[in-house]
Amino acid sequence: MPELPEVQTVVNSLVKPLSGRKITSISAHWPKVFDNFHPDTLFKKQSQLKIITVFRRAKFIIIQLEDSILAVHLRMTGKLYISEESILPKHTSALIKLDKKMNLIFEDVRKFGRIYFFKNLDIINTRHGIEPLSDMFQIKIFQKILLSKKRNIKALLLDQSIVVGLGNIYVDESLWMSGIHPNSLSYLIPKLKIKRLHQSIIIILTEAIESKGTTIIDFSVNGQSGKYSSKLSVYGRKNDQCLNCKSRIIKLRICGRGTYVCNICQQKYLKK
DNA sequence: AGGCGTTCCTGGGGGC
DNA sequence: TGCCCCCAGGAACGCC
Repeated sequence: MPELPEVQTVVNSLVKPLSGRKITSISAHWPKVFDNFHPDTLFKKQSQLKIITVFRRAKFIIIQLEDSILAVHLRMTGKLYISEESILPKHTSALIKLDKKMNLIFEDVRKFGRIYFFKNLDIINTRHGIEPLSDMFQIKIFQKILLSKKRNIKALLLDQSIVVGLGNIYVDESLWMSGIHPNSLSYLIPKLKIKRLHQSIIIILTEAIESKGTTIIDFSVNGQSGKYSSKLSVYGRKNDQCLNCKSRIIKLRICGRGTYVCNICQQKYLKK
């Protein structure tokens, strides 16, 4: 499932080939793929749309046009890539045609992915929190947030309005690395552990981007699988030995998600 | 405020 | 082999 490192990997693969290109048409192959607009409306005043650049905000791939943006969210199984093939894949959700006969294909088996059209980032920014790999992600701010909320720590980390980019895999990895049980309450976690969690999030996301993401389930760029899956410490390792203490990794259900935990290494902070 | 269930989807795996 | 059922989950939404 694409999280921050996977989305960043897609962006990195698209920024050079797409910058300066022109979109000549946009069509839906799955009717619901365009969430808040109809593509025909974009071509009423102009026959083509110039792409300025591509970047990431939260888990969105932002295609910057001259005075607007296309925001692509991959959700669970979305893939966005350039193709010169004339035959479209079975699960194509949208086809974005470019000049020089190139296609930008949005392929999505489970059809959760969406494309949005906005004038700017305002709407996305109001609903989304801090970028964990930016200067805004400061230990003091993170501590203040965790201590001010009486929330399950896994739920809090998955909440995109607080810190963006983390999903089920990297939340489990970050909590394991910092020795915090995912069923802990945020305001009861000691400051030292919050500091470790802050560091773990940065380290894990950075290393995952360097490995071009995790290939659990469906993620790949240009058919190339991410390499982070071999570096996962707890996620998907039910009954395997904990890399730290050799006890068995267990699988729980927390926040409605499959959650992997080492009960020995990860301390639970709950009110007795 | 925050937890929880529901919805959207399809492919894959387990059970028989 | 084949069929049925359940599970995977990001995010929005409604309810308590």
